[in-house]
Amino acid sequence: MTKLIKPSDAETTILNTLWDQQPCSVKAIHEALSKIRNVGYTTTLKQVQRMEDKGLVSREPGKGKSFNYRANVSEADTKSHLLDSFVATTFGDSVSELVMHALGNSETSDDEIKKIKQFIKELESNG
Amino acid sequence: MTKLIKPSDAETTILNTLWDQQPCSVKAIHEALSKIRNVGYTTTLKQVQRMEDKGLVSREPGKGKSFNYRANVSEADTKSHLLDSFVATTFGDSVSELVMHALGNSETSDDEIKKIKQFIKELESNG
DNA sequence: AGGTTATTACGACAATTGTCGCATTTATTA
DNA sequence: TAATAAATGCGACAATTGTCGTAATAACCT
Repeated sequence: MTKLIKPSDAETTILNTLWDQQPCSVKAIHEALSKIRNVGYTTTLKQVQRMEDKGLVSREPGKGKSFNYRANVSEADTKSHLLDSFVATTFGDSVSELVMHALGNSETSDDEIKKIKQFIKELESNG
Repeated sequence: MTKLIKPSDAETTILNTLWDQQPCSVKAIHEALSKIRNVGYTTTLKQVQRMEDKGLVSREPGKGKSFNYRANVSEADTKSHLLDSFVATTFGDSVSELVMHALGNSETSDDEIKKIKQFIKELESNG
């Protein structure tokens, strides 16, 4: 098993963009990012390039001299890993503490609660 | 409202120790930490000192030339803040996605599931 | 072909983070 | 009180992260 890498915040944001619409150009990534954080194009480019160095993403020649990128790590695995690590350091490994904080936090919509209940029900029946 | 600080991983671990048994000496903090991570005493000391610089903790003279530390930030606030930030970058602000990942992840014990269900029930009746 | 534009390449920088080693200072105690 | 032990103070260092500026290059248009 290849050692898991824990992406930084900026990297995670970029990965999310990729999982959502890969393969895509840096331009596209940057446009998606710009809606969230205010950052220069070269900043995004640099992040993406460093991610390639680390093996988090890979690229293929695109239109013109540009490249298209795609994530090299799976969304589920990565999020699980990030979550595990977060729960460990912040909630002393207690998932229930995490969940309760999450639900207790801001106003979670009825809809979300419903989804969660449904999920728990399935979880139970499938053992 | 004072600007919220987002503690780093090591800092969060230390804060957890403090919330659990403050006020306490660096020695005590380090002992608690040693059970989790393998780190030298001066490393812990330095972290704690930097945390004091940032205002995350404060100290009072203890026994001998030692000091006792206590957290300057509340457990609930800090965890909420960390959680918000984590959900934002990792799960695109979707609490339900977070929760479902958390529950789906590793084997969450029946006991934890029970706690969570109970919590949701309360949340609904009081909502 | 020449000039303009789009993109990538390269390198730099400051702040943060995790880690220590070593010096200093303050107890303890033989 | 002199040696030993315990704790802190100080400073250093490498890696990571977030952030760009500027240079180089390739594409395109007139």
